[in-house]
Amino acid sequence: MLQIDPASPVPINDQIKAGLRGLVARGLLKPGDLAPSIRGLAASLKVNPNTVARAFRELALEGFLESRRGDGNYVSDKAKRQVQQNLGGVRAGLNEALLSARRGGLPWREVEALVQKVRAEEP
Amino acid sequence: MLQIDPASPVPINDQIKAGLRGLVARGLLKPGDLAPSIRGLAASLKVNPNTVARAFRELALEGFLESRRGDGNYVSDKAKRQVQQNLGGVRAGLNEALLSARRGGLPWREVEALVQKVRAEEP
DNA sequence: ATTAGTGTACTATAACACTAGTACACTATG
DNA sequence: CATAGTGTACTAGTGTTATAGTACACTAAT
Repeated sequence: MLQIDPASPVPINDQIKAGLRGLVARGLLKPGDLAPSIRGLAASLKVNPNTVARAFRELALEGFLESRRGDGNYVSDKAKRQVQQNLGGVRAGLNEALLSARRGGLPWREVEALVQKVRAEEP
Repeated sequence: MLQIDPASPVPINDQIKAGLRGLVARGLLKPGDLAPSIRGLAASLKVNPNTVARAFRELALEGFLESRRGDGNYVSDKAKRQVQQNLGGVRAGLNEALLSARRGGLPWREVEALVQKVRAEEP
């Protein structure tokens, strides 16, 4: 349901937060739905439960999740709206990636070609 | 001549290595050329000289640079070839960023718009 | 009431990236 | 030779990230 890259320099808890936001953005998780449990997600991702707990705690502080002790974490009603606002951050991330690719010497033709390829391969 | 993003989770020394490879990829630095000095580059990037020294040392180990103590770091003859192989990694990185942006819910027109914007703002 | 599953909280430890400071060796230049 | 600039090397310390272990509080199901 969710994937991370342990080798990435991006902190795992940040990847988890982005992943959950992405699930909502794609409609796989809706406001009112129960998010995966901390221990269960930690086991499936093979990371420490504290790392997942930290991501969930921060998402709860933002109002994205509603934690019910002994029950689980529920996607809040604001989540959908927050995901829209979060698009700015997503845009910033892609912006940085484009700059990095250019600094790395990837020609614009290759950039354009890659965009088309990814688009074509999408479901 | 070289740019980095101190706020990025990508280690600065990795950014410096990528930047130097990029300069060669773009033809701004050729085999035989003298690379920027460790202290000078550290000053212009506003990072610690040891951080730059580490990047240079690793590039020298890879055979990308040739260090001449008391003189400077020269771009090796193999550098050009190494950069070509490295482009695959750069492409893979951008590919992953595009997928992440899509998972984050960024529409295709926004992706296209961002590509054009970055391209337009480039020196 | 008991049990299993859940979230929460805290400390300690380790690894990594980076900073800071210092010292030394070498080369080019005058 | 003297100087300035260069690369190299080492130690110590800081902050971040993640892990490991433990304990506690609550809820749902039986």
